[in-house]
Amino acid sequence: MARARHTSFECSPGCAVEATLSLIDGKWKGVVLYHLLDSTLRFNEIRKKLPSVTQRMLTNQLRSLETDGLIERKVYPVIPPKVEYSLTERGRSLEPVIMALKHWGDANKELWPDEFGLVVAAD
Amino acid sequence: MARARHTSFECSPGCAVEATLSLIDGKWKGVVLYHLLDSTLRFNEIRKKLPSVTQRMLTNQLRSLETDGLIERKVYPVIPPKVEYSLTERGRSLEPVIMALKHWGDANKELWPDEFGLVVAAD
DNA sequence: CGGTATCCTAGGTGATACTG
DNA sequence: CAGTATCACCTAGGATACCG
Repeated sequence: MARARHTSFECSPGCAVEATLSLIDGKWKGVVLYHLLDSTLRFNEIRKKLPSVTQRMLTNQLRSLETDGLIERKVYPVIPPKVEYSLTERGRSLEPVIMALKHWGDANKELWPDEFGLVVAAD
Repeated sequence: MARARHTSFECSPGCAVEATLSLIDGKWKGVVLYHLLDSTLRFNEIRKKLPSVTQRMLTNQLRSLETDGLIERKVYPVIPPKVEYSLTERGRSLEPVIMALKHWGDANKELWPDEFGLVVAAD
């Protein structure tokens, strides 16, 4: 369908922010992209890096990233199955964004929400 | 409770990405922050910049941003009411992040999801 | 003007079990 | 190993109406 010629945007300029955000929200997309910056990874390799993600959710997020053209999924027809995920060029172009997010996060650890697994000293 | 001494983080490094993301997700937070980069704004001024946000949602997002220490809410006890929103220092420190999101979005308009109000040439 | 209060829905997320 | 399929929940988000 006619997604084709979006000749003009009535969006206020900030809309670009949301557009980008919409691609990397979802509970795990950010981290997945981050880890793929380093190297191509297999399904279970990604999984190991995300302690608490479920199989279903990881599959979901990966499919979504694939649909958005940010990652590529390469299936090797072997047994047992082997599937590799890597960044597309477009995905890699997000590197500055991902790194900006990471740097800010590192610089502001003190105020991370509780969910992010901080270990509180028992004593 | 003891949010106090998060002495260590077991999070894999990518966690910082999610932590930051968690502060600016929510359908309108990104744009709101973006617009506040320019200037302090009143409630309805922000609203005008977000064509389709509902009053309730905008209030929600603003409260959330305030709770996270990213914006400041200043109430003038006058009639009619006047409330101004501005970035805190911490909020402003997100500028590189916001701008990274915006730049990428601008550079990749072609593949914005449909929801972002693109106007397709009828012809 | 700048909000609450209430109600409602879609879909994002999780748990679990099964499969090629 | 890398997924589907189901079920079930819960919160983000929207519509609407009222308030100080």
